[in-house]
Amino acid sequence: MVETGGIAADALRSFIERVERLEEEKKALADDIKDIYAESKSVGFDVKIMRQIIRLRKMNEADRQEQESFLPILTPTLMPLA
Amino acid sequence: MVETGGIAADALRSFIERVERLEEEKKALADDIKDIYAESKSVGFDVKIMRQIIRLRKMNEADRQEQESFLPILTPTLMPLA
Amino acid sequence: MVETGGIAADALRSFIERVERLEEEKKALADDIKDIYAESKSVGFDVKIMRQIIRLRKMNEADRQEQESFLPILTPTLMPLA
Amino acid sequence: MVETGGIAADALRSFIERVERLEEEKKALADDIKDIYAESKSVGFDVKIMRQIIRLRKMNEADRQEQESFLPILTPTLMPLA
DNA sequence: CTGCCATTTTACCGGC
DNA sequence: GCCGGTAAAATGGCAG
Repeated sequence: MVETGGIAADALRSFIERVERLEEEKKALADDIKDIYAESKSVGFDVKIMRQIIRLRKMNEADRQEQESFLPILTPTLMPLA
Repeated sequence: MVETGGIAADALRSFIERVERLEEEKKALADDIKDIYAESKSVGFDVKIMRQIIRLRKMNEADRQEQESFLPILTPTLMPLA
Repeated sequence: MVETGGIAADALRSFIERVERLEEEKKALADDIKDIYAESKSVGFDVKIMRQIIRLRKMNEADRQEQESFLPILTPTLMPLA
Repeated sequence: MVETGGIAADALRSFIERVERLEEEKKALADDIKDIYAESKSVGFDVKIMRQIIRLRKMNEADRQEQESFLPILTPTLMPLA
């Protein structure tokens, strides 16, 4: 049987704790985002549509990056937002 | 017709940009996590098992917190139920 | 061009109808569950707490099954990690 | 303090077990549905699109039922399936 | 009507 | 490069 209390276990523990730490931060950000959506909604915006806009902008962004290899700067910095 | 270039549009734009900013940060963290897994793997750990460990620890953590929080009377008498 | 009214379309139709049938049954069960909660409430039980109990029991069940299934060596030595 | 081992607790236990039983059946159906999608996919259908079709048909169904109060039988029994 | 929770859908990641 | 499975996002539904 391997020595489970040895160097390898320490390294494993370290990796796992680093991951867990980062996942906590990630969750905090996710919560922040939820808060923003909640606030947006409370001010009368339609969250579902906001998500759609963001999705579209992300896609456009991806497109743009792919096209920049070919094209000069034609696309505006910010999509007009409806 | 409402003025679509007015205050509301500005607020919407602001909310959306805040969300997008946070999502970028979130993605950065996700990438960091991926890096850790990659490194772990390169040192011989089984990524799949690492994920399982983390999942288990998260579940245990959640259990504990929820158990402690309340249902202090009902839980012990009812839980076995077998 | 493929023959859209042919074998493939029949198979697709069949799959879809099977899914729809099962979803109807599923919905019926969901309704039954709703009825039970309604009855419970009418007899004085707190539905929210009932749901919590059920959730806890499901989590415990899941934990137990996953714990038993394996990681028999790693878990005890690593889990505390405190 | 209430008698936690008394009649009320029995009733609660009964309700909870009934719910749990039904939820098991519901889960079984959900698994069956997943199986069908898996099989569909293995035969070359696009699951994502199948879901869309089913969603549309459900919406049409809802529409139809709402309109039947006004209209005679004009809508066909089965939407053509693409 | 609002917030919460369950379910469902989508996206991702590692393995083959 | 696909596939299976797991985690995250999103939608829908229910209780208050």
